[in-house]
Amino acid sequence: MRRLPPLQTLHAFESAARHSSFLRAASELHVTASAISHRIRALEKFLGVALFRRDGRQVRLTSEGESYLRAVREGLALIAAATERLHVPRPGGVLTLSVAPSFATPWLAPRLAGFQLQHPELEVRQTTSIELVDFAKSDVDAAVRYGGGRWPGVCAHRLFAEELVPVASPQYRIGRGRLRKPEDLRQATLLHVMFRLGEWRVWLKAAGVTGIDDQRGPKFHTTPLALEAAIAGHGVAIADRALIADHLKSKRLVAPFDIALPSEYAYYLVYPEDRKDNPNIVVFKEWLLAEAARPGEAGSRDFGTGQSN
DNA sequence: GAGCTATTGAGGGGCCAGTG
DNA sequence: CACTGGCCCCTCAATAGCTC
Repeated sequence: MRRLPPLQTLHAFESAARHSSFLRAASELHVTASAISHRIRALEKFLGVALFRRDGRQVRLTSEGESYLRAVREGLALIAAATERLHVPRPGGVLTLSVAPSFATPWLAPRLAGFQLQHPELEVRQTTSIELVDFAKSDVDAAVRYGGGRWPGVCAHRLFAEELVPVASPQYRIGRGRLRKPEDLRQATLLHVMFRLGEWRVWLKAAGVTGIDDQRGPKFHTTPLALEAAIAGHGVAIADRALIADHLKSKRLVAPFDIALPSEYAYYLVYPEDRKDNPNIVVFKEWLLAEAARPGEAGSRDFGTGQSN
């Protein structure tokens, strides 16, 4: 069995030698100078050698101390390097997300349970907001945002681009008939989302439909509210095909026309550049990009380049 | 003499192995 | 499982020695 002194006596010795002061070593190691003195004494007793020469209120290394310091530093550096190699940051704790309502309710919420099953050690807290989050002033770790993908100071990963399609309840009727062609929208109630009021105008223009007041109809604060109104049969909403895939699959909504309007904007996962190695963000990013790229998801049709800015 | 720093001894809290 | 005693290491307070 090798004779090894207690590790903390070596730590105290290295610090006191580096500072040539017990007091500064104590401050560095968050103990009192008395504790440092005790540790050094214990080490000297253990070794049977004086490591410091006490000159009044100054301490200086003896020649034995100098030589021992070199070996101790080498040893501590080896331990530190080995520890660093073994220390793999692991996810855990809380991950706070800020998500656009149009993304949160129809797309993210049904899938998030799968992520929690994979990572029970991580508690995901989700808030919805249509405002751009200020990472510096909030406790939000990451966000899903809709836009052009160029925001300063953040990493942005494109999830999928939008394809806008009109949707309605399968039971929705105009007069006595069903929606069959875009021109039928002249008799339909158009449902709008407040902060995306231009979408109907752009879609109608792309579909070549004229003579419709594209501003008429009820306005809703968020996309999920407009979709709920559509499901309830109150009119025709316009939404991203990927985000309503579950509604289309379950036939709560139908897309009566085969015209999808590609958008220059897309949904992005964004987070501050200085948090790109945060293990919580890393695992969530990997999961989210994989979900967006799954066959049948929007990502399979137009999965982004994963670019970051 | 004041201020700073190291030393010393007392006392206390936490940990752990041994014991009933 | 709870208790006990020993050990370790810390802080605190007093003291000593040095410098300005």
